[in-house]
Amino acid sequence: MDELSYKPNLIEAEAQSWWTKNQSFKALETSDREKFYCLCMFPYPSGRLHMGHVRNYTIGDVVSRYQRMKGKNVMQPMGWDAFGLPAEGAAIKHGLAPSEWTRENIAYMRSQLQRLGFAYDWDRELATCDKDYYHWEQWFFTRLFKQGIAYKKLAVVNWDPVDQTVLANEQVIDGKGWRSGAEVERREIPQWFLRITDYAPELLEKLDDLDWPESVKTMQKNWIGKSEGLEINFSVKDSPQVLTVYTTRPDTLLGVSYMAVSAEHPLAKAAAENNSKLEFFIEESKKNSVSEAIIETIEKEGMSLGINAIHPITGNEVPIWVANFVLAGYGTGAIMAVPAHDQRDFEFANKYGLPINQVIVPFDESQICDLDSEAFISKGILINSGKYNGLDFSSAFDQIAEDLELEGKAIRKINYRLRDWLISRQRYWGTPIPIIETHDGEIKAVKDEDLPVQLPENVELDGSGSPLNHISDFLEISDSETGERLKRETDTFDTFMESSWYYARFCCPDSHTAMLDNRASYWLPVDLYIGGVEHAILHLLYARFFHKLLRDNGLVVSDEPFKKLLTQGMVLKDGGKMSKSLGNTVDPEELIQQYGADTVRLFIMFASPPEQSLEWSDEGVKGSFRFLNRLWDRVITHISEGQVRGINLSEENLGNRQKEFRRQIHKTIEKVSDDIGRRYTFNTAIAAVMELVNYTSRYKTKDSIDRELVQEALENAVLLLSPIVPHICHQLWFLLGNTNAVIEENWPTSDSNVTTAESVTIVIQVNGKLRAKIIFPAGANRELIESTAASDGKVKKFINGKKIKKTIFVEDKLVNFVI
RNA sequence: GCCCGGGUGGCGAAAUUGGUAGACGCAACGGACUUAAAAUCCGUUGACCUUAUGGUCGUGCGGGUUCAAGUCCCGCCCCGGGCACCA
Repeated sequence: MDELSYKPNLIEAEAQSWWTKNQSFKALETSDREKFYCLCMFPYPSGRLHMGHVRNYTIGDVVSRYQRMKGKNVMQPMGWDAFGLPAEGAAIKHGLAPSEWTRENIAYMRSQLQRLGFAYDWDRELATCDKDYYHWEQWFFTRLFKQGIAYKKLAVVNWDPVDQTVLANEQVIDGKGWRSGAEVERREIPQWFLRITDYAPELLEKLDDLDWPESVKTMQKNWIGKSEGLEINFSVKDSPQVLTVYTTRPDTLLGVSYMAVSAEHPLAKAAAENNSKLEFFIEESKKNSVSEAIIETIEKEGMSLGINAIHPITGNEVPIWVANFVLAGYGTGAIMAVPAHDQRDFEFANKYGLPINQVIVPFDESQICDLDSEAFISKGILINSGKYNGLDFSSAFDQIAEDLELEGKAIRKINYRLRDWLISRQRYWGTPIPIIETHDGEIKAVKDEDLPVQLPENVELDGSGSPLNHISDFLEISDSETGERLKRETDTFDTFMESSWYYARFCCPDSHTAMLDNRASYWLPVDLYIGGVEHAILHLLYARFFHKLLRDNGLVVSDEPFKKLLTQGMVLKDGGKMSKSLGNTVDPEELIQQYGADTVRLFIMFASPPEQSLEWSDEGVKGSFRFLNRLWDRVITHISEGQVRGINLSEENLGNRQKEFRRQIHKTIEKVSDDIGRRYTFNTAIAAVMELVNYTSRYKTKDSIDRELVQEALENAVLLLSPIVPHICHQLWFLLGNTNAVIEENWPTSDSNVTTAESVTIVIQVNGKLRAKIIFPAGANRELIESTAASDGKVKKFINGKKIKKTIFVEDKLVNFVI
C-alpha cells in the first residue's frame, strides 16, 4: 500500500478530532461578527439515517461552512423530533418501551451524523421527549389556554371500534383499521384546538416578505384560502331551524336548485330520526375516512332529507339533501348548490335528476357555454334573476348582499379555508396536555409550579385504548393545597407542537428558568432553513403561527421564524422513492465505510441541484471517489516536485498561456462563489472545480511561474471544495504547505483584472440558425463585427446574395442576419 | 377531486436575464500500460444523411408569439409532493 495514497477513513478521523479538539463549531453570542443561523429540519429518530437525511444535512453543512469562511458567526444545531406514532408501533412489535426505543435510535443516529463530519454545535443538542423541553411547551400552552387561544370543541376522528382507539389517517387502509381490520367509523369527540384562524390575515400577508420558493408561498396562500363572500341564511319550511351556507358566488343565488349538508349536520341528524333509509345512508357515509383526499375522490352520493329550504329572494322551496362530499368541519358544513355554474353541483344534479337553472351568460361569444356537457363556471352577466338581470359579477354581488343584509338574511364575510389547528391526540408517546379536571367538571390549567407534567415512561403498550387512562398514578391526583380529587387530561399534543418552536429553543437549550431568553433574540430569525418540500404547508405554517404566538407573548422579537427557505427534493432509486417496502434503500453507513464520508457528501451534492429530486447511482458514487483520488494524486505529485512560494504572478510576468490558466483559476472562484453563495447550485460548483482540476492536470509546467500557477490552482480548488468535502481538504491544505487549518481560512476572492477576457467568441446566425463562430477582441465595435461576419465564407453561402432585411446585434454575443 | 412542482442524449444533469442545446459526471466503445485482470492515463460518444467539408432534425405532445423559444403564452399527456391524526 502506497504511503501517499488517499485513505479516507484515516484522514476523516484525523480531521474530525482536530475540529473537536479546537471546538471549531461552538457558537457563541459574544462574537462581533455578523450572525448566521443555519438550520436543517431535525430528524425523527426512526433507527438509522437514510439518504434523505444525508442530503438534507450535507446541504446545511456546506452552507454553514461556506458562511463561516465568509466571516459569519455561524450556528448550526442538531436535535431530535422524538415523539411520534412509530415509537408506539415499534414498542408493541418489540416489547420495548417507546422511550427506550427512541433513545437507542437517537444514540445510534447521533454517531452516524458525527461520522459524516457535520459542523454542529453538539452542546445545543435537544430531544423533544426530554422533560426539560416539553416543560416549556406545557408552560406556554397554559398561557394560551388562559388567553383563550387554546380551546376545546367537538371534532370528527377515525374510530377503530375493535381496538377502541383513534386512528391516524395513515392507519386507515381501504376504510379498515390497520391492526384490527375492523371497518373504521367517524366519531365526534371533544378535542383541543389552537385559534390559528385568528392569525390567518397575518399569515397570509407576511408571506410576501419571505425569501421562500414561490411555489411554497403559493401553496400556503391557497391553503389559507382567503375568500370574500356572503353567509346566507335559508329558513327551513315548517321548522324554526335556519340553514346557513357560505358562498363566494352570490351572483348565482337565483340558480340554486338544491341544498346539501354533511352527514354530521344537525338537520341531517334530525331528519334521520324517523326515516330508517336516511339513517342507514348517513351511517354508511360516516364510514368514509375523515381524509379530504379520500372524500374528494369517492363516488358522490346523496339522499333527500325530505325537507325544504325557503329561497331568501324568490320564496320558492328548495330541497335539502345530505351528501357524502360535504365536509363537516369546513365552512358551515352545508352548501347551496348551483348546478349550472359549479361543476361538482352539476355532476350531482345530473346523477339525481335535479334541475339545472342557468343564471349567468358569458360576456362575449369567445367563451364556450354548453350546459349539456359541463357547468359554466366563469363570471359573466346575470339572466333569469329578476331585478338583477344584466348585472355583472361585482354589481350583482353588491346588490344581492345589500338587499339580503337589509332583511337580515345574510352578512358579507371574509372566509378562510384554513381551519383551527387540532392539537390533541389520543396517544401515549407525546407531551401530556397540562390540564386537570375537577370533580365537578371544571377544566383548569396545571399551575406553573406543578410543571412539567411528566409522561410516565415505563409503560406496556398493547395497541388498544389509551395507556395513560390506565395509569392511575398519572390519571388521578389530589390538589397539593386543598387535597381535592383531580383528574388529568390524558390526551397528548400533536407532535407538530414540538417542531413548531425547536428552532427557537436551540438558541438557549440550557435555559432552566425560561422558555426562551435574550439569546433567542440574537440568533432569530433562522437565516436559512432547509428541509423536505413535503413540509411546505403543515409544519412550516404551524411554525410560523407558533412564532407569532411567541412574539405576542414577548418571547421573540421577530415576526417570522425562517428568513430564507430551501426545500430539498427527494432521493430516488430506479425512478421511485427509496423505501423499505420497495426494498430499494441504500444504507449511507455502508457507503461511508467503503468510500468515506467525503465521497458520499460529494456525490449527493453533485448528482442534482438541491431542489430537484436526486436519482441515486452506485456508479456515480464511484465516480465521485475517483475524482477525490485524482485531486489527492494531483496534490501529491505537485508537492513531490518541491515547494514553490512567493513568485510574483502579476500580469507583466505572465505569457499568454499562463494568463489563460490564471484566468481559468479566477473564473472558477467567481463561479463557485456565486453558485454556493447565491444560487445554491452545488452541482455546478463542483463541476466548475472539476474543470479546473482537469485543466491543471493537462497543463504542462515548464518553469517556476507555471509551478506557482499550479500551486494557486490547487490551493483554490481545496478552498472551494472545503465546505463540501471538508476532511480531504483539511489534509490537502496542510500538504500544500499551509500552517493554518483550512477551516480557519477566508473564502477566496477572484481578481477582476485577471478574469476579464481579452477576446470573445461571437456567434453568427442567418435567420436564427448558427452558421459561424468568430473570435473578436472584447468590446469590438458593431460595424467591424458585422462586416467581418458578412464576408465569412459560410455566412456568405447562406445569405446567398439575398437582401438583408434586418441585423440583430447582441454585444459580445451574437449577430443575426435576417434575410 | 383540489393545490404545487417536474418531463432535455443510453443515464444523472448543464444552459443564471429569450441569444452557441447537452458543460461536468456515469455508462459504453477504442487505444496505451500490464503475462493477465483491476486500477490509471489518452481518445470517441444526441439522432439521421454524407468519403469528407458539411447538412437536416432534435429539449413529453399539439398549437402560438418572436429576428431568435429548453426558456414566454394557450390546450393536452405522463410522473412526483401535499390535502389538516405519518413525520
